[in-house]
Amino acid sequence: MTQPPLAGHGWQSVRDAVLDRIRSRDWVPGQPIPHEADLAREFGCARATVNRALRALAEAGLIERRRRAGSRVSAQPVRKATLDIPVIRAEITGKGLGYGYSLMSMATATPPPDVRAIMQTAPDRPLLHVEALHLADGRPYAVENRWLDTEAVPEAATADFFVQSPNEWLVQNVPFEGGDIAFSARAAGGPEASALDCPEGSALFLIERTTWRAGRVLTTVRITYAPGHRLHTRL
Amino acid sequence: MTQPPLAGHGWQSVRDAVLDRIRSRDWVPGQPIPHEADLAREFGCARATVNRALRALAEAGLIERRRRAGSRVSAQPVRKATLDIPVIRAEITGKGLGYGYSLMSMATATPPPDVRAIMQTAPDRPLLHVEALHLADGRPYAVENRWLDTEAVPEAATADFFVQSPNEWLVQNVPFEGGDIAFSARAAGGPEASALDCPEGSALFLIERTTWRAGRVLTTVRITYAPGHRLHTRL
DNA sequence: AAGTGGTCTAGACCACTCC
DNA sequence: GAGTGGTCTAGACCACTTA
Repeated sequence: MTQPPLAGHGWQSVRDAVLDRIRSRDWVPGQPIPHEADLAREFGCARATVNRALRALAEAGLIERRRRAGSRVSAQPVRKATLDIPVIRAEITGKGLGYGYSLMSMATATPPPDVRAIMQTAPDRPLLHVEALHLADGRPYAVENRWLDTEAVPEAATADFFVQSPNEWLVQNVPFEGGDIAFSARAAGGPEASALDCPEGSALFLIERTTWRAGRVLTTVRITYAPGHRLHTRL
Repeated sequence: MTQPPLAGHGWQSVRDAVLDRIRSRDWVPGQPIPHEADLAREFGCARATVNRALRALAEAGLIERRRRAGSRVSAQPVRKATLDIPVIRAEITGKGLGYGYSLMSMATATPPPDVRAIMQTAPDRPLLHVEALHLADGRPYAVENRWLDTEAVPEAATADFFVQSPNEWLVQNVPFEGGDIAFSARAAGGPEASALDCPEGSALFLIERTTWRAGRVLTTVRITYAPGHRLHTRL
């Protein structure tokens, strides 16, 4: 018994047809599925169309593809969740809240060892250190704690962090090539607690991000959110 | 001055060439870039190749594409981070650590209101509640706190959660259509604190996930990690 | 060595959207 | 209505991998 040719048109139909067979255990995890050419014949479409469909499934982590070996259903599908990392201002206004910003401190200083290791700078080289508060409807939303290599980012001389957050300024003015992102939890220390107006020791969600360009680390930032913050997405 | 035709071959070269022009501010945020046909002519390739390159950039959030309107550089690029959500066992063995599993409790019970709202079940309908501990090299790694709708997942009758975690069993046996994921932080309550062997009130990182199939919620789970856990990815 | 997915091409038609 | 991206096709060559 063969399925009806296609539910609709286009590569999405091929993707859905393949998905159905995976879900129905017609094709089982760990086992190979037919070659692109076979599927193209079966579905009555060009191989490129099948390729497009299978590529989508592979990107979603549902099948694994290897040259010469063919495609197989993932034994242990590694779900890939895509997180949108917007500028904090957009994150707040996107919720329909009023955005506020306040610079807490800005100074040139030699960073602590952990930051120095991340920034890959010489032991005594000073960096720009900025602490800023983002507010939603006037209430503390997140603290931005950033170290910036002004040698690697000479444009920074033109920025005014009193009126615009480093977060926003960097996104708009400093293209970067790559970065590192980590999510974790940490108990509120004294400074964060007072800035975010929460008890010391509160469990806070935080994002740490390091970005680079031309093999050089530009900046590293720790964004600590007020209690209760959730980062949400769909599968 | 026009750039040299192409740095290499293939759609990635086109993507990189476009990327360079965005980074160099040759094409500025908010402004349109040339049409696919123009770029194809300029790069001396087929339009499909340009399409492939631009699609990749659009998926990365660097440009926005709209029919008839053309493509433009994103004004406020929303970076998209892709997180791999592996089975916990794979997460642990992937770090080179030994995996251990222990069922803490399993019972049929009526869920609290918040869970009931998530599961979309009738007020008095009982669900299967499972609490389990995942260990890495014998040390507590994460607590899995799960509610499962055994009506929506009849296959569950065949599972033995004494030997295999619900997490792993579900991934291998229950295909789902969609889900919801949220990341946040929370202070350790009594049960988690003792299970994870950490002080009560510790800041813990947690992942909440709800999955469904055919418009029906299958399961919701809260995975609470031991202190210090970081979820990491690259941009 | 051979088979598989990865990609390119040239042309075509279509869907959507903005004017 | 017209212009743009979205997609399909049929054929081809290539890169990689594994048998």
